[in-house]
This record gives sequence, C-alpha cells and structure tokens, in this order.
Amino acid sequence: MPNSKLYKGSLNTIILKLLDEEGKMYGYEITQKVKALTKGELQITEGALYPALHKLEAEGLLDVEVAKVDNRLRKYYKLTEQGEKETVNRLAELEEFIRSMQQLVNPKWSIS
Amino acid sequence: MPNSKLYKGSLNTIILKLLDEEGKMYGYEITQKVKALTKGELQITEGALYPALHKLEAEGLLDVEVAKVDNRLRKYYKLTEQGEKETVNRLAELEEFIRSMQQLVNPKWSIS
DNA sequence: TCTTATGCATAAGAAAATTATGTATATTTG
DNA sequence: CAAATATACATAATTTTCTTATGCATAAGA
Repeated sequence: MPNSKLYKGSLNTIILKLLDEEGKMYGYEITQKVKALTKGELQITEGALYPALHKLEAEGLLDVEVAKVDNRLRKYYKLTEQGEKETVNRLAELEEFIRSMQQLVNPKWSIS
Repeated sequence: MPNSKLYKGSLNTIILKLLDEEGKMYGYEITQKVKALTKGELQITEGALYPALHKLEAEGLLDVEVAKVDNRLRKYYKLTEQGEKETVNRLAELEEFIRSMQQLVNPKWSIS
C-alpha cells in the first residue's frame, strides 16, 4: 500500500483475516479484494504481498495449493489449523489496536 | 511499543496529535501519556521516540525549548505553524486508515 | 499490435521500529 | 542507608517490513 505508511505491520493480519473469511484465495485476488473493500484506499504491492505469504507459509500458518486456470498459474492459500488459532489472536490484537488509536485520535468517542 | 507491531508508522501522527492537544510536552511525558491513554496497551520505546522527535524537528514541524526541573533536563516540544497544518493532514489520513481497517476487520459495521 | 490485466517472483534500498547500551539525577523501598 | 525504581535524555546495531524496480509469462481489450 504505497499510499499510506500507517498500515505497516498490519498486512499479515489482513491476509489472515481475509483467508479466514474466504476460505482460500490467491495472491492477486487478495490485492483486488483489499482494494475493493477499502475503495482503493489500501493498495497492497506485490513486493510486500508475496514475501508476506511465503513467510506465513514458512511459519506454518498457511497451506498452499497450486492450480492452473486459463493456462495461468494460481497459488491458492488457506489457513492451517495453527493459522486459524493465530488469526483469532491477531484479530483481537488488531481490534484492540484500533480502539487504542481511536482513544488517541479522538478521546471524545469510545468511552469503552 | 514493543508489544504490538501494528502501530508501525503511526508514531509520528500520535506525537503530533498529542502536542496539538497539550500545547507542549517533553519526551518522557509523551511516553507516559500514551501509556495512560491506552491503558498500557501502547508503550513507546525511547529508541523509537527520540529519533522521531528529532526528525520532526528537523522537518520543521516541531520547535524545542530546553528547561531544567528538579535539576533534571527536559526538552519541551511544541508544534510550529507548519506543524499545525501537517497535523490536520496526518490526522485525516489516520482516521481514514482506521476506517479502512475496520472495513477489513469487521465489514458488518461501517456502512459509511 | 500495443496496452492493460492477470499472475507469479525476487533483489536493492529505505523507513521505522526493537534491543541494547550509556549517562545522570531524584525518589522510594527494604 | 543502600539498592532499586523512576525520571530524563541519547545513540548505535540490528531487525522487520515496507517501496521501488525489475523480470517472466499468458489473456484480453483497444
């Protein structure tokens, strides 16, 4: 996402969350999904996405399955069992983080 | 903030926002304020804070004023005019970012 | 036919943290 | 009273995580 420096560190959590929702996705699909969900606000670059996917796979959080569609390669990723557990933790962290940021940015809200 | 990787990139905005609210603050005060506001959730490390303050000063967004209290050094920072303008922009970006993240994490909310 | 879209990947560099130090004074606690 | 903790600054080495720039290849649209 070359537009905003803010999302640093949240890419992995975004990937995990999307895979948790969608079941399985391939890289390019993830970039398009994020773009659509955020109305173009967040654009994941390939240079960030693919290394992130490989790392999550190496950590045992993702499984990969190769497919060929229209004579083009696709690598479908899905959460492993461990990945599902981690996703719960990471999402909780992210939500807590969002709450904290709101607290800082706009203390009038979120009495929570 | 050694606990959460998520805030990466938002430290500068946090600093600007706090200075905008408080008028002037010194480094250690900022760390304590953030800790308090987020109930210990976000802990700014010195290794991140001081270089960030120096950079913001170098960019002309902050002015510094040295004081001695109880025989100890304090460096009070406050926004320059340019800093105030930038703060408006950065806060808008941050709020947009938070909205985007909520969109991704919990699409059920924010019909916005 | 040329550009754009789809689909993967990696390398070089930059940005922004963490971790580990270092210095110094004041206060609290055992 | 000594030791630990809190206050207050700073920087260097390292790591993490991006951006930017490439590269390859096929399909679709102008």
